[in-house]
Amino acid sequence: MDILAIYKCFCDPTRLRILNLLKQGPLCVCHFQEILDESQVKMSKHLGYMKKHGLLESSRVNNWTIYKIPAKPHKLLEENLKCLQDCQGEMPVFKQDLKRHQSLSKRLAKGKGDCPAPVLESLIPCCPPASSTSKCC
Amino acid sequence: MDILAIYKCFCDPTRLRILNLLKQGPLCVCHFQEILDESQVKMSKHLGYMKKHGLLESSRVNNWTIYKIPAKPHKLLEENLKCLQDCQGEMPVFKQDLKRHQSLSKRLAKGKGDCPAPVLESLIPCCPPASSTSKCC
DNA sequence: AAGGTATATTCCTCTGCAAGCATATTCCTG
DNA sequence: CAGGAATATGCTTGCAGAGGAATATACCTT
Repeated sequence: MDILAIYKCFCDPTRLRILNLLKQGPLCVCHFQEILDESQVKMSKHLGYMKKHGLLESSRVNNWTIYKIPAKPHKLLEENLKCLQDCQGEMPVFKQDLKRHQSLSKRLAKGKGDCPAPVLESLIPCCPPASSTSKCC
Repeated sequence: MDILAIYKCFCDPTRLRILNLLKQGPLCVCHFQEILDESQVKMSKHLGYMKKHGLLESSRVNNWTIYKIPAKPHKLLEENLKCLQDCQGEMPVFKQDLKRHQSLSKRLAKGKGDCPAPVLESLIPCCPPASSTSKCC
């Protein structure tokens, strides 16, 4: 994997927002679309771009495509993901995205809306179904 | 300072080489030109680009322009400078540049070649003049 | 003042995307 | 099979920026 290619992936606000969200766990295209409030084409292209350069992995469940950060990401990606956390103040939109991510999680956990099982599984520990008595993060 | 602007600075091999060298201490344009074996215009433009975006500082001594990494760099720059160290394997040219940087240092420390005092001072602790008996790094 | 050295700027061309529109593909459901 | 949902791809336009050539600027030396 090319260092420059990795940095190029960091050079777009939409892609940074995607990475910021993926730190929470895998998501599929329609989720990004909803959370970032952007077009389907835009999302698909940016996700494809990052996958092409090795920053993301994808899997297909029915006709959903699930994107996630690889289990063993390149060191450069790993470090910069940490940095993004510290940059929340400089990218106010990050916070908003995380909020919307939580809302979506809750809604899906309650069974309102469709979602591929692997994504749902990763969302539920964060926001358990309404029936559960365990606390939400 | 803008996060995206910082990442854009990392998206060019020449600029990464410049940063890799500046970790050793301040340098002036002609040194980059010699070490990277690139044109004066190219060097000046890349250095100007990074300065414009706040990644570098410059000072003028006679008609030399000395560039350096700010004393308190943006966290993103700081972390990625560390990463560059780990990426030496993926950018073989980094190693070559550091070798040439040492050669240049030695030559200048011996008084062969002109150099603004502040740069020379930062080079000498790394590579003392020939008369000195202390070891070279 | 004249010439040399170090650096910056301007103009030009060329490439790499970002974004939008339309369309294709894949899979599911009735 | 028809239709719908989720996703991907092709085409086009526009802009940022990389690199080169020529030129400008600033400072030093003689």
